[in-house]
Amino acid sequence: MISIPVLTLKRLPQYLELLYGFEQEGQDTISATRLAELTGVHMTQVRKDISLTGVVGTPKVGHKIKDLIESIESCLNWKDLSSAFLVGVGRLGSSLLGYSELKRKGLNIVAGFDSDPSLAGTLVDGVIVHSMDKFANLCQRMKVHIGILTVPADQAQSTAELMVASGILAIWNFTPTLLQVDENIIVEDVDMSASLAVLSRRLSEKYDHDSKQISKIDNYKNKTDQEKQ
Amino acid sequence: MISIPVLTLKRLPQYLELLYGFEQEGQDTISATRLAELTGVHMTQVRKDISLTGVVGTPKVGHKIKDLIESIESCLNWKDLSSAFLVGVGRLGSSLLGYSELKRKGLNIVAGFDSDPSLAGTLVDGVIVHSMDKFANLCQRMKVHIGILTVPADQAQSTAELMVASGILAIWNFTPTLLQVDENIIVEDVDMSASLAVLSRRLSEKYDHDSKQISKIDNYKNKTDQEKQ
DNA sequence: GTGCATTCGATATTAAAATATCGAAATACT
DNA sequence: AGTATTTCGATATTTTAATATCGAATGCAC
Repeated sequence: MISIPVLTLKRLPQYLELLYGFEQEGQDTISATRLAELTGVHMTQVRKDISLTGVVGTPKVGHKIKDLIESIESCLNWKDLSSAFLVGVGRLGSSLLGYSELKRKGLNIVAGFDSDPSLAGTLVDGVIVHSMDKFANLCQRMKVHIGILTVPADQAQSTAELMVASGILAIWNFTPTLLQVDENIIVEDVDMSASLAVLSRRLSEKYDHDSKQISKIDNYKNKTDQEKQ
Repeated sequence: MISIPVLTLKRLPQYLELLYGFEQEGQDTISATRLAELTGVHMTQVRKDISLTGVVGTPKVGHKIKDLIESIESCLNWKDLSSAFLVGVGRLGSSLLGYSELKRKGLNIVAGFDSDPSLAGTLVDGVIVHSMDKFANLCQRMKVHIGILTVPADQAQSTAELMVASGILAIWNFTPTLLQVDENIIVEDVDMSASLAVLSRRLSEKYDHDSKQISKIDNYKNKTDQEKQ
């Protein structure tokens, strides 16, 4: 199985999102050119990305939306459900348990786990919550290989170690902690801090505020508003 | 102000996370070499990243941890607080309201907004929640320029438009929707789908399952376990 | 103090990603 | 039917990011 570049993988769900919309609107085909316009990705890049999923289009027409969806979904292995355990049923954790879109993206959270014993046995959005000491056993018995990590930062590393010891092969890490695990464990960070870093810096770069941020930004805003008129 | 590459910006919070840890342990200095070991980033890359923040180290010793933290934080503009409004006080939204770490990352959520009128006037983690119709007015009066978008997907685009019309300059977007807004509005996506896409694909690539996923993975697991012994 | 090991930081090389170019195929228009 | 236009998809170029190399500076051991 060929290795698809990370950056391509990260763009594929963007295309999918648009394609679902077009499908609902009853559209039948879409061109890479149009996808490029809507995503801001260069059109040759869109073509490359699409060709990596293995689908072919027809000149002058574009791609059949159904085929494209099918191709991207199967490329991402979103067509059949993988079971996952979620550890840390706080607000972030439980918002994931209630996020039904995950099932459309190949992820089936079959149980939650939390160190708070009062949660044990309860249902959160229809998902059973167990105490932590059940994790290893259930993980092996149910052959679950994906772990979702939504615990507080100070428990992240130890929980990750428990996961790996229990047979988890891939960790979807929502904590800011840099996990130190065996190198053939797949760790994928949902890195809020990274995203915030980009936002903060871009804002600084654009409005170049040294001390009186707000007023400078407001001046800028007024100026550009005037220019528009 | 120089433009720092996105990929560097995304690595900086990782370094910070480690540095906070070292600081607490009472360490005084750290080498780029050591940071490279811990993050998996190449050591010359770490040096480049660090030099972009404008700090200099001393040969044989490394960098003073205090200086490095200071330098990265000010580079990301995390040293002084920026006010932000959050729209969509669901579980994801309220988990952000309760996430005190954001203040350490320069972000001060001063109010929440929700279309559910029963939430108006309530406090969530000490943050006041308003009804949506107050947004534009408060945004202008309080000169808030950062909007956090945690609404359901079908309200994402319209909410973003309201934000922009109200004077928001940067949107931190937690929805899977590709926002279509004026090009000089900064949009930064926290892209869960992108991250899941990478995880799913990497898992597929590694265990190359065509039909009987689980058993194949388990076979692989057993095999590698045996190899280790 | 002198030599040695370590680390910085600048420059050079390599690798990868993004963009541009171009021919071929398919449809629509004349 | 023939031509023009759009779009695909392959190849080539450019740009950017990652890695390697190397000299200089610093501290430590002797």
